[in-house]
Amino acid sequence: MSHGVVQEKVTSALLDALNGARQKGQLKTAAWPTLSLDTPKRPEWGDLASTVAMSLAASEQRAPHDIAQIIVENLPQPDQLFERVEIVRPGFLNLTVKPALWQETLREIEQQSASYGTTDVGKGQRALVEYVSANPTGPLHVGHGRGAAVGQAVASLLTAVGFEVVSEYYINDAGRQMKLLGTSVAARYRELKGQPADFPEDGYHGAYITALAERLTPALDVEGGLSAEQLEERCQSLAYQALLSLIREDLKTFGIEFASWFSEASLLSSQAVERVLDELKSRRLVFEQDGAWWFRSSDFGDEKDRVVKKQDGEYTYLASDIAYHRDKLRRGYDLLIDVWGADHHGYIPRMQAVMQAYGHPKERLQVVLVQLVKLLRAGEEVKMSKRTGEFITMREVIDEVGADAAKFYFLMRDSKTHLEFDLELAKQRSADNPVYYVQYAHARIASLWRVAASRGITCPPPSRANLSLLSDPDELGLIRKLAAYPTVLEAAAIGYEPHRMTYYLQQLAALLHTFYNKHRILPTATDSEVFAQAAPGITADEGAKRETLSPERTAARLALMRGVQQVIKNGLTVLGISAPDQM
RNA sequence: GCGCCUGUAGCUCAGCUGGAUAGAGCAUCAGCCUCCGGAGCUGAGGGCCACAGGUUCAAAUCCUGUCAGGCGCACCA
Repeated sequence: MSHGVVQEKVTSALLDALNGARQKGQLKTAAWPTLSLDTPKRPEWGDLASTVAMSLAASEQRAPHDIAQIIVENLPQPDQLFERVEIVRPGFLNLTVKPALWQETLREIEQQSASYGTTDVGKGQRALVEYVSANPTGPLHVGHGRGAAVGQAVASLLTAVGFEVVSEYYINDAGRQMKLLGTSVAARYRELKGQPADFPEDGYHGAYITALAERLTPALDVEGGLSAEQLEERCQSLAYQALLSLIREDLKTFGIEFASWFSEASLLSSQAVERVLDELKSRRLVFEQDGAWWFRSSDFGDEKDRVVKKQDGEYTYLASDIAYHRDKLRRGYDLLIDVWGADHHGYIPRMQAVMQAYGHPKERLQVVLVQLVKLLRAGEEVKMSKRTGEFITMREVIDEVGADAAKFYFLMRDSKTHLEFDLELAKQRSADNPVYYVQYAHARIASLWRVAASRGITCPPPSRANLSLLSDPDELGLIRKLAAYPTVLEAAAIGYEPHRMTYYLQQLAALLHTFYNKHRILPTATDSEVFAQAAPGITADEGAKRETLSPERTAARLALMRGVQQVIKNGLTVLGISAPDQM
């Protein structure tokens, strides 16, 4: 439950230095800016860099360089933490951390294992993440798949940083679309029976409707027949049930389960919508005009007021949504997160208005927008048409490329930007495919344990290995990456940006593969005599592959590998992706 | 017309919320397996960060304007 030993010790040292300087009267700023540590782009600039001195320049009215100097002078016991402390140009504070401190990260990872990286910034606040929420009028398509992957990832990221999270699916099981589903199925049924059927103009044209009608035929063939109304009603409820369970199944095969399914119809049948509108009416936030009822959303920054009850007496979608979000607030959530398709962005101001109407800051509702997925097959766009009902379902994608690959691809890019998803690429088992690249890194390490076991090489836990042997730049580079994990996780969670995780994992995997290729971890079989002599040290140089390994070094490197494996596993797990030991 | 999002290498995209000389993958070219999984690795070329102003010690990042693309602007959901 921390940002890692290195991060913590270094930031607290900086903080001590700042406070110490203030006590001595060397600095006067009342509130320090947040002390974030950057990892510099170039190795000469140290392991970690701080820009505090420069950001304090204004409030201190001094040159950044002088401020940096003061900070450095006030660092408590710098020799214990730092190899080198440098002040560069405008006022960068470049810190080179002692290898011993970096190496502690491996013990930390070992100790915390699956919880390494988690923090408690959420402080146990309750969050409700609502996602997918597709109308139960057809199978989920690719776009829903991305929404599902993002929603699940956001939910589990928030859990990882200390929120208490519930994920929920809102079922639009009321209103016109459901009715239309019923008439569409009924029309197909009549066609199957050779009866006259005029298919509704704006009905659901997909082939799945016909298939559904066929499947439901036994339940619809009633002796004496049904009235048109009865038939449509029956079609609606049967089709609804069938489609909802299809959706649940599809989500399940995608590895996604919701803690809660919330029905729109229940809001209507319990009069919740009515009550909420009456309540708002008494507060003059809903008013009557032109025979309709309007929500005064413009009071809260929306561009205009919105109808909640139409002239014909029907409620609009917004009415249920107000009641629904009111219900979410009632249930005591501190943070509401809605994952929506980007085409609904215009809806955000009015929903934030709802928050404010109930006395909450509009930030209490956070909307994560998910842009369209452009499906490709070997570079060619796969066309989809909503009108003809021809679209690629989420299920088809999962069946073709697998749940892991699909999720990783859905999460690779910032959710608010368009995503190109090439089915052929996602299926490839090569370096071109980032999913396998990352999973392979994990599997590769797993295979080390197998080989070690078969050769009778014992792997002591990191706590008993001599980690000080991990002083090579490649080794320390790997450790630094591992140490950055908690920070990446937190940034991804706080910003609702799972793609930061996929990026991080790719980078970590790249470092691992490079390391693996360049250095040996286990002694070669033919090296066993050399190994038996326990030749001290290594002969590295340009023939890195010829470096000989002492048992201690092997143990240390295995400890490093254990850390890498754990972090990859943790990262993939947060994203809902498996970390296989064999591929 | 108004609003939101996007514009970074030939292509697909990152860029840690204002930091240092701009970063990956693909594609292209040149290399690496007697050995822990080649589903891997190394190297090279490739940039006016759409454009123009502004803010400051510092701008791909913030502000304004322009251009281009996407999406919204219902008493539909």
